[in-house]
Amino acid sequence: MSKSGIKDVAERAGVAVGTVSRVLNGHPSVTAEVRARVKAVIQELGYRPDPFARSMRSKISRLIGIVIPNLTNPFFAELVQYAERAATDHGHNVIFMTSFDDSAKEADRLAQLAGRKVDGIIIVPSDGPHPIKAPTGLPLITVDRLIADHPGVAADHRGGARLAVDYLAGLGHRRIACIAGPAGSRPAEDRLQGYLDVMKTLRNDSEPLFVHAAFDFESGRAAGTHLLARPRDERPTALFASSDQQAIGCLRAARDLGIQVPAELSVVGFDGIPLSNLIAPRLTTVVQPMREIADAAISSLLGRRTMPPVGTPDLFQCELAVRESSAAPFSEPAAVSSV
Amino acid sequence: MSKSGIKDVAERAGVAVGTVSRVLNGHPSVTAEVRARVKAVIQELGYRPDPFARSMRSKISRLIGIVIPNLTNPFFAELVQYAERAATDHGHNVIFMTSFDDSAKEADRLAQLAGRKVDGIIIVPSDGPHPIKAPTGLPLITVDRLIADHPGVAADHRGGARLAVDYLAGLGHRRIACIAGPAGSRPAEDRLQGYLDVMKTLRNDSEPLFVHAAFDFESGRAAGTHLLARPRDERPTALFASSDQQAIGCLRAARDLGIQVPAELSVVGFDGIPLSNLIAPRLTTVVQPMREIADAAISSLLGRRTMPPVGTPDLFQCELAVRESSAAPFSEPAAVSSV
DNA sequence: AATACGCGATGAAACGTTTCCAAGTCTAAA
DNA sequence: TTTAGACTTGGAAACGTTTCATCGCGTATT
Repeated sequence: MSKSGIKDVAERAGVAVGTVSRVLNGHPSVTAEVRARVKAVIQELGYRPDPFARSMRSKISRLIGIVIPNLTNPFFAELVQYAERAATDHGHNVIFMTSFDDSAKEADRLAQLAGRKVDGIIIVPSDGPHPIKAPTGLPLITVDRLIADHPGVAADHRGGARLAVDYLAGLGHRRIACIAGPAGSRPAEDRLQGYLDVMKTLRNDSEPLFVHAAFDFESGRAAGTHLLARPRDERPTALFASSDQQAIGCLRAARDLGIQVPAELSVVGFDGIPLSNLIAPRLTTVVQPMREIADAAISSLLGRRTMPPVGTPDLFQCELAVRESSAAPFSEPAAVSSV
Repeated sequence: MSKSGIKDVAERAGVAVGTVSRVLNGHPSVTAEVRARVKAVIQELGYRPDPFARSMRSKISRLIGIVIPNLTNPFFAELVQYAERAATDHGHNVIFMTSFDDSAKEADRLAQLAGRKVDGIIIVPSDGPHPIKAPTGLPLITVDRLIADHPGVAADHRGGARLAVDYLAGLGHRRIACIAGPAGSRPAEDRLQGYLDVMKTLRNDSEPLFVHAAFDFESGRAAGTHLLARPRDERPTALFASSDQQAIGCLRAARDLGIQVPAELSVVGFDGIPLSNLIAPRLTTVVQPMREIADAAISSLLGRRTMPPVGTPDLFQCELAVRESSAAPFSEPAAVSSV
């Protein structure tokens, strides 16, 4: 039961090592009888091929790399979890790395992965001025934050944003503000476009009002405070945030300003992180199909799935989850509020 | 600049491959002059040793495995993030795996890691009836959920719980309830013990009241509802939850029952996940020193740190973060509350 | 009946390192 | 001056697989 090699198996089964190798790799040209015998011996000896020796010769590692900006963002955590699951289902293992949104670190991580000879890389590129990544030759797929000239899979951010703003408009809201993501971030721009798309159709009654902010909670809170700190009859009655974290920050800002949600203000987020459904009030949000996105990314990497041509990224439709943080606008407050 | 091997380096530098290898591994017996020359050539050629070939021969992989129940729990996400950071600082990469709290899957993951010949494993064992893990021979260290006969590093759960309950008692609370973690979970039991330790010192005025519940939000909510749904003068005035997620669930339960926090009820959580500081009201909680715990785990694995003997796990002190969800008990409500 | 062919299996080379052993060189001690 | 010893370096074996070029054998084709 101790460390047995392919040689031991071959000897015990009375065949050549090459033959054992072939049954190991499911090569067709081997008799059913021999295959059975070898497999029996493998079982009996508890033999496990050494992945290093195997990879050294064959140039395939059954390893895939995942690089994300950080794991603090629950959205990325979900992505990693699903991706790991999918990779495991395909018999691969995952090397996990964090770039901390620093493009120098990111480049280093990619180099390490290339050195490890992973079979593919999934990356959520760091934000900021994207220089082109340069992981030479091996399959790489971007997720969420798409980049020109690289295959990518993501949610349909623009369509998702439209879903949210259309919903708010349909509820009767006209002064709808938007907390956009950081300028220069692709998903941020797309979501902002979706917002603007809908606002354009409303242009007789209302005009767009938005500010840029990072995707995190604190930035959302600051932006929310900025947008909401004005006389009641000028204040937006609805607010579309580009991330759930921002939206939660807004909720906090509204609370601190004594603004009731959803009576005086509707808030809609984006992402659909688990947390969005846990807070009070439960957050109405655009949920991204993370599971499908992760599965698609893995399948594409592993070649089990035909990708659309480069430049035409795969988009996945989002769904709107209507919960407690949104309602029709009231000109009068819903009830007497406490101090 | 393309794929150059150690042979190319040797040839270009006019030395034997063995010498290059020695330079690579910082072996002492090589002249400064030769070392410099070889290093120059390595630089020039952009040579990177093939990790597979290297590992095959040397039996060290510079890979460490991390197995956690899931990544949805922000507490684990934080652990993974810090551990990856620490591993990277030590020149190692991380293979990430999820056990989904299923001991069969967990065993499978461990076997895979053993097969990959990782240099060490960090694991947060799945909950439930722990059969002993059996990853034969390679360094393994448990984190958070300690297990008999395995080295582990964790926060001082019991001490941390005492901190929280002492604080509540100091505030004047006497009817202090506890949402314990799942029965059988080591950290859960420890935290419950901490709670009981303090309650014992109060035994003339009050007696312990606790229920078991899973660590997640929904279980916390259910448990909270159970504990709080009773006449006001019998209802606990303070609640210590064994996780932040449970505590947040309690906050929700309190809100649904029309109970004001912190005026009518103080809530204290455990873990110190980032989220605890984002919700309204900000959660008073016992924060675990995740960074230090992760660093210690990695350092121990890599032998850079002497572990206490097995059976005497390393404990790290927690800190209490006093925030908005706790206050002294009032016999009368703080203000007129809204419906 | 003889030749060609396809299939299953063999044995050895190859992958890119590390490590062991021996050989060579230089310094210090006798 | 000779010799022992320490230190560098070279050369080759070894690590555990995959893959490639053969080879033998039975079957189909002529």
